Amino acid sequence: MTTSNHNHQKCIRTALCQAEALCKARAQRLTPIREQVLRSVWSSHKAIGAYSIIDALAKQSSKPPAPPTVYRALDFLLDNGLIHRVNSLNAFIGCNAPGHQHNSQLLICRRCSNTTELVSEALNSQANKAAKQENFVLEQTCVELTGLCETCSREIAHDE
Amino acid sequence: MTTSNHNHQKCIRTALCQAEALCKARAQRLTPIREQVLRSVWSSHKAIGAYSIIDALAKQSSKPPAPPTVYRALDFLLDNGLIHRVNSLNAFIGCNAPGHQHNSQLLICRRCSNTTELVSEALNSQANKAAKQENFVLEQTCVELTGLCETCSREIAHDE
DNA sequence: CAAATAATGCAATATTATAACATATCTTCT
DNA sequence: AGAAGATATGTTATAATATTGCATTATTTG
Ligand SMILES: [Zn+2]
Ligand SMILES: [Zn+2]
Ligand SMILES: [Zn+2]
Ligand SMILES: [Zn+2]
Repeated sequence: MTTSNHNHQKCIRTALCQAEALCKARAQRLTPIREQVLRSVWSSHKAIGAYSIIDALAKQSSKPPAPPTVYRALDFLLDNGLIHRVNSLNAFIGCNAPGHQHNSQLLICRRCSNTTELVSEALNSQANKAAKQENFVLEQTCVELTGLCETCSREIAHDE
Repeated sequence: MTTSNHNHQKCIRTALCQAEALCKARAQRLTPIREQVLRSVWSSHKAIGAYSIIDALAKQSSKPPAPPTVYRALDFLLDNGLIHRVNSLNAFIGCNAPGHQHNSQLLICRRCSNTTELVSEALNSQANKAAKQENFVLEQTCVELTGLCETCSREIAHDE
């Protein structure tokens, strides 16, 4: 899942295709700015902050977009389930399975910052169960697991 | 768990006693500022932001503490497991069971803001399992469940 | 007591996010 | 096509959250 050991262009193409298809199906407009922001988010598998997106877009045009421009695009992408917000980092990551509405379950490597999306139905159902036991009406679950990805844990072990 | 239907003074006393005992046992210093910040965090069962803590402390002394003062106290309390950070709100909440080192599992009511700490071993073990399947070395888990608490869901149902 | 360590005070600044209002673009309907 | 309404973007300013760096004070240790 590092950006180096796989064809990341393919990740980007897939994400954009899916986004286009989903927006079309829902009569939502994937405008140029929204697409550029989505592209920035998908520029790697690391979560990216809003202001890093601004910096990235600045390099592609004469003037950097103002914060509201980017935040509005991010809101659109969040609303349409195309990206997730990584709360523990105040940052954003592309969604692996847009369309299938789901809650975000993320593995975040503290060393290389790569962020992987999990889809654990068991984890999800335990969250539901726990909420139910407290008579809590669950609307949104956020699971963020931080630690070391496989690659990094091996590299650290090797260094010592 | 609303602040109204229970003796919250008792919650505060308990939290402070536990904090004092834990710090003593670990040879950590629960200084006046740290204690005041802990008290502010425990002023209710709602998560509180750092700047609200500053405001609260301002009322108790002539000058409001500077941000670093409060953030350092918060860091100390976090390090010692006396409070949790609520990532989805950029805010802080007192820990119900300090001492028992554990990850934070929170139920956050979007209406009344009350935040309850869960201790679901099943949820925890599913998180561990999911991480293990990806060969991820899990260090920290953050589970934040947002929705409506029992009280609020009843009140909303009643209003309609 | 002196030295070392830990905690706090303080000023400036960095980072993340939103409010308010003007303008432009797209859609829909006639 | 043209007008009306809805949606999206531009722009400026500002709010809210968090950290850096350095001086000072308090506490612990030897
Ligand atoms: Zn990729
Ligand atoms: Zn890694
Ligand atoms: Zn209470
Ligand atoms: Zn509530």
